Amino acid sequence: MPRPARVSPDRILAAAAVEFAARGFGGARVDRIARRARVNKAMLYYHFKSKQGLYRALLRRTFSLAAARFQAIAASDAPPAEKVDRVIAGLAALIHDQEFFPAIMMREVAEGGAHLDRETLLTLAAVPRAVGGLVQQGIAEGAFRDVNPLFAYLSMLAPIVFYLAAGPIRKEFGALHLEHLEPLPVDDFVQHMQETMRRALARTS
Amino acid sequence: MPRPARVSPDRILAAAAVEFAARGFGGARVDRIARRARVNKAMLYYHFKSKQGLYRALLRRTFSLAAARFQAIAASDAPPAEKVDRVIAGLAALIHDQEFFPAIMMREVAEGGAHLDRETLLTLAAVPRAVGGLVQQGIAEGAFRDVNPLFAYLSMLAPIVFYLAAGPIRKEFGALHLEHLEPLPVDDFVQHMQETMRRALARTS
DNA sequence: GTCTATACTTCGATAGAC
DNA sequence: GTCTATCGAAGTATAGAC
Repeated sequence: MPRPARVSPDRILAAAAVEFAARGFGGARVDRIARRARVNKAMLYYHFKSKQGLYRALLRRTFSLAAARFQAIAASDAPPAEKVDRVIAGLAALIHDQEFFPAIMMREVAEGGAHLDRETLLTLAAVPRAVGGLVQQGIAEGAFRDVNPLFAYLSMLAPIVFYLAAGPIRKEFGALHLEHLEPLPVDDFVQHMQETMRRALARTS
Repeated sequence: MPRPARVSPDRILAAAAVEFAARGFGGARVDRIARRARVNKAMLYYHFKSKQGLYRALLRRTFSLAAARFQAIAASDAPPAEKVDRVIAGLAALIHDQEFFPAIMMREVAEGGAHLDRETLLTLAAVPRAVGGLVQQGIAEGAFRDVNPLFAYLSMLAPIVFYLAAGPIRKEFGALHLEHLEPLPVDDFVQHMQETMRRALARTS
């Protein structure tokens, strides 16, 4: 039983992540994805059956991995405030396994779910659900003040996603000497957002 | 002197905003823009000289209008905390004149400044500069605690942009009965973010 | 499962008359 | 400034041999 060796689909998905993140659905080129994955185009169409099929498969994998992380945090028995800390740090850490998650998420929000089917939409929705649920529970336990859980979700995740996705354009700005662009380390921003959310959710006004 | 009547370029830009916001640079079709603007393609290429030229012109107009708003707020003599309130409300209000600002901004961040020249990049950079400067001043005056101004910029703008750009996909979720998707009014979210930033920037920990 | 070759379509851009 | 017609390039997808 040497190995089933399904290396192709994974390599294709990895290449697709790079391409779709950088250029969006409409700007992505199937040829480029195939070349980067070192398979020929026919192989790509054999595994996924269209550009759209590949896109959906990529989004399902990307968002289900992210949702799994948040669900695990939500299911843990840490106190609510610590769960929020972990969600913020976990999102930033996601970039290690899923380098292109932020850009893909930004694009898909702007895309408005075009190109997606019901199943894929359901996968995407698992992310706000996990985080919103966690906040809701914190409110029910009296650990947080009474805020809309979806609002809290947006205020903690959007800045991190934005920050991570903005890496390339920040580099462009830097090349133009536009910002006093100190390295702006990720960890500092994570801490900033953790402190921000701690304050935002604190019961004692 | 009846009128200079430069109706075409404006109509083209308006149509381009719809198309680029919905599909991104690579997914946008020049024919669709021309049709929507009710001009023929040759006219479009006469005014702007390529798809890229049109895209740049659109971004310059879009971001310079946004930056102007924030610069006006920064230059006013309101106390720093109120300026932050106004920036948040102003961003949400932007959508009235610039319906597609959020989606375009999200896409361009993900795009990493590809397709842009130096001048256009400079225009985009005016937005973080205006807001960052306003926060910096608040810190200098002792009204805010000592935070990185760029971090503060991200934490106040990203959630609003995300929220506004997510309108279409939220609608998709709603169609699947995924969220207990109450209307989620914009004004409530604006107030939420104002309160969040008030807490995030308060000196007295 | 993997490859080469190619069919078919659409796109960005322009020529040239008015 | 405005239009019609069209070119050449590039794109997605597939047929069919191995």
